[in-house]
Amino acid sequence: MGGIAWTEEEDYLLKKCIEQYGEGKWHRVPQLAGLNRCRKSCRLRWLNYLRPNIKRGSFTPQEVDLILNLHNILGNRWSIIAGRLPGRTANDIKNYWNCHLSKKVCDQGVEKPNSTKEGAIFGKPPKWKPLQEESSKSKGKEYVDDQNGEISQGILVQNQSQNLPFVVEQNNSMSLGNMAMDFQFDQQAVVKAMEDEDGYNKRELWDDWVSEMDLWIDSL
DNA sequence: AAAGTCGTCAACCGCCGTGGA
DNA sequence: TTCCACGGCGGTTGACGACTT
Repeated sequence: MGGIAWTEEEDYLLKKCIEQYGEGKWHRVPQLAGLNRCRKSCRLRWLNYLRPNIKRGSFTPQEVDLILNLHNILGNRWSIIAGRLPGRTANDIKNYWNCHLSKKVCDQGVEKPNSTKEGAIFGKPPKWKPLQEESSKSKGKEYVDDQNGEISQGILVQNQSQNLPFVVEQNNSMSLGNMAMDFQFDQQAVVKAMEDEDGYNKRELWDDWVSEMDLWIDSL
């Protein structure tokens, strides 16, 4: 393994600590649990191994199919892919991809998708540059994307939990990274929400968007 | 049976974005 | 505005078992 393996006792201590104090505050976990591990190790161990409802064992053909489709769309965004596969961790999916699927994809003559290149439909999120000075308030901001020498302007909305920006562009289309969406999003609602000083709720917007995304993925 | 090679996967590393001081 | 601590992510490593020669 890439490091020092966790003992049963360490697992027990970590589990007990999380049960008592809850998830989060990882910097305090080693101390609270009495573990000689760093916060990152504790978090990783919990997320990838100890967390309840983690599905073990081999991937079903349906799961493999979904991974292939999602990877084709999203590239190496394992956490997002894992989010669409209940019980599977990003690390498991990443390992499975590296061991089984990446070779398979290459053997079939399909260019290996790569989140850092153009392989995935989404590609790498563009480097968004603010059109205006960013305010400290995290609301819809105007951005310009000039990574391909083509300027497109829009309003960036970024999801914190999934780290995926999407843009409501001035020509009333919507994009996520390099991908042009083939379904209509309720842009007016987005814009209205962004204009709404107090009623703004990114999470709801994002959930709506994810639902649309699910439908779109199912139709692939 | 021994040595070498390969596949798997848990764990670590380094980077990035965010939020608070 | 800057700095820093933190959480989170993807890439990589390396131990170990399985398989092959």
